[in-house]
Amino acid sequence: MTHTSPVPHRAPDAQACGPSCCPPEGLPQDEAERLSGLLKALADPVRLRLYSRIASVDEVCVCDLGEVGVSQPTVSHHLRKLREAGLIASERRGTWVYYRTMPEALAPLAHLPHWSPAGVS
Amino acid sequence: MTHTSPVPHRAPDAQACGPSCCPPEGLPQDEAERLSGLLKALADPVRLRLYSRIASVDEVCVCDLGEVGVSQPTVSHHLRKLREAGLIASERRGTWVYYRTMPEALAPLAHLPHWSPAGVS
DNA sequence: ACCGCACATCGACGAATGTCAATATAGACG
DNA sequence: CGTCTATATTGACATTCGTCGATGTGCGGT
Repeated sequence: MTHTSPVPHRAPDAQACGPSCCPPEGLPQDEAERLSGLLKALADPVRLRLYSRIASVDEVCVCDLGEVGVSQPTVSHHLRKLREAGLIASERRGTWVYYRTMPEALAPLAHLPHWSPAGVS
Repeated sequence: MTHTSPVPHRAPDAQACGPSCCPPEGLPQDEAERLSGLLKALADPVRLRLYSRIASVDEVCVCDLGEVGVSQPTVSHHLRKLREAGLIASERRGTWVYYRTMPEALAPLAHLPHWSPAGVS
């Protein structure tokens, strides 16, 4: 639509309000929804610390994930969020549960800097 | 600490619960806090669409950002969040306000895949 | 069978977030 | 100055989120 008025009311000396010939396209709704889901899963300090610790080694037992400053149920809650986002996977071995990262899940984030026409400077 | 008990109570045949010699390090608290702030700023479908549209061209007038499905105050609100995160910058020229991206702001995200010892596969 | 430990789920609660209508601010133009 | 237009701010509201204590579940050891 560009502005509200039907006539092109542009300032005389100021440059026009964007070339209405090519309104910016951007992400489609559904893609934005999926990407934001992935970002939401990472957008928490506790989850970032948990994820980075899991990623720092091949496999981590939950019992080695207790030094992030929150209670055990909260750790479990965050691990579930990460798992639901496909960022990590869990496997039970005996009494303990081991977590590992799914690095491919981060792939969509790599596209992000390439939205700019010049890429990241 | 690794587990709760002082003695190394390991399962006989199951492998030990992580090598307590090297507990995973992960991100420090303050770094996790800053990164999560950046991710939170992007972790919304509307903001992703706004950001991608701003990034798709050099400069965008707010008046060309109205087709994301929310009201004008809401657009303004999301633009503010993106600006506060340092992801975009605004400049007023006459009646209109123009937004552009700050691509360097995305740099911290590039480190993310490198947390894994093997990097992204 | 029982108990203990590791981890997950539930229920509740306060805090943060996304949204809009209403209103305010700032510039252009007469 | 007064009015119109573009954008920002405010205030209210519903929803989501992070957190914890209590409780449930699965497994090993005695």
